[in-house]
Amino acid sequence: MATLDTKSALLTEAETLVRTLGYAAFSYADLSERVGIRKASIHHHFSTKEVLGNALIDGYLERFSAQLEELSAADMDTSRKLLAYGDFFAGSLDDGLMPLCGALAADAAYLPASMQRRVKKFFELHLTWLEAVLREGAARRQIKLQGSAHKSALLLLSTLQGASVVAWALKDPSVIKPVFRQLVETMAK
Amino acid sequence: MATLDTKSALLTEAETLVRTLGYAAFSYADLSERVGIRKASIHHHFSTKEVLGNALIDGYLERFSAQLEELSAADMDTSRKLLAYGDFFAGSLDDGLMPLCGALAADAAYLPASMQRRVKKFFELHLTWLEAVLREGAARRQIKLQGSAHKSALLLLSTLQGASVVAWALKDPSVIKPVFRQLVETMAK
DNA sequence: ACGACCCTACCTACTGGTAGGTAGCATGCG
DNA sequence: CGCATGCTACCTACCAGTAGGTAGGGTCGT
Repeated sequence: MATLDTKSALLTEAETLVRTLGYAAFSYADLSERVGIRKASIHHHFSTKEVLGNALIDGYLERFSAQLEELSAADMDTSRKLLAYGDFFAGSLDDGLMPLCGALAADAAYLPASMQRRVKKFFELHLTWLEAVLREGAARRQIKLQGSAHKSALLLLSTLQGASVVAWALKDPSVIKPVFRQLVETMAK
Repeated sequence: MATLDTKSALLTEAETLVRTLGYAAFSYADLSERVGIRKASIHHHFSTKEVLGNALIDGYLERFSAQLEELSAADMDTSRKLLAYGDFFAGSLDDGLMPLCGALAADAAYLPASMQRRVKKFFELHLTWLEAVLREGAARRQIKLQGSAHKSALLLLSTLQGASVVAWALKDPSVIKPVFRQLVETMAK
């Protein structure tokens, strides 16, 4: 029990650290202080920082894809579905954190290859989900696509991702949702 | 002469380092290796890393605001003006780098306060410029604003910023321009 | 008794930054 | 002219601190 507690505590704290300081800037020392075990003991749970980083993304990816699937199955109007997507994307920012993979993408060149691959996969997952929703919405004539579904998916994801960067820099998280809503409304018929 | 050469070489190399590795992840050692002077000698030109970082943003900001002013004065259709803006924003990404302030915004919490302020100022500069262009375009009836000029400016900047993150993660810089173009076209009457 | 868990103590590599010195060029002065 | 002075630009050598990671031992529940 204690094992799981500590391990998940490590993951939780590591995530907030990465999402505020970035992957390069956070250290095992920071982490040990927050969790309350010695620095060396972290290695018992995560042999290297890279392993920790990968576990972080894997967990994030799993949570996200579960939510996406759930949302996908929901019986909802397309634009409402997109807004809900934006909400739980932006929701993580309410506590004043960057989205994990946005934070990771920034010092991407510094990341080990295994992590870079996962980050890429994360974005691809989002894009394929968005594309499917958009295609379905277009088929049902609930939305009107300007360009291809692929391009529109990119537009939606980019906006959400970028809005979180801008919001973070301006120290004003409230800008995200209205911006995204405006974009979705533009797409709605 | 050699002074200026070395100093500007330091700035140039530091910029590419920040824009690939992030601010936290690059070191004076990396920089000294690239420029070809010893690590300690960098301190002669930039007493601390923070001073270097600030000089970096200041230069970037100066260059950008000059370009913005030039573009502002140009006699152009509004949507063409926006596309040109997008082009020189995306232009810096053709060499496979993140935009400077995007890279900096990511590990913002790690940055010294003086740098955080500059990053914020950078985004504000962009937003006010975009807002002015949008307002003018709306007055001339060259574009049709869905929401407020402020919100639309945020949307444009966010999209550009986010697209560069996504492009960087996917290792495909070609996605940026079409995405931005689609957004601008949506705004065009 | 065994393994999970966490500890102290330690390692090497490297961080940003400092101390002090030197080569070369410019300026000023007798 | 010769020569001291002082500046720029860089050097070597080093600092304390911290990075991620390792070795080995103690404690505790099963």
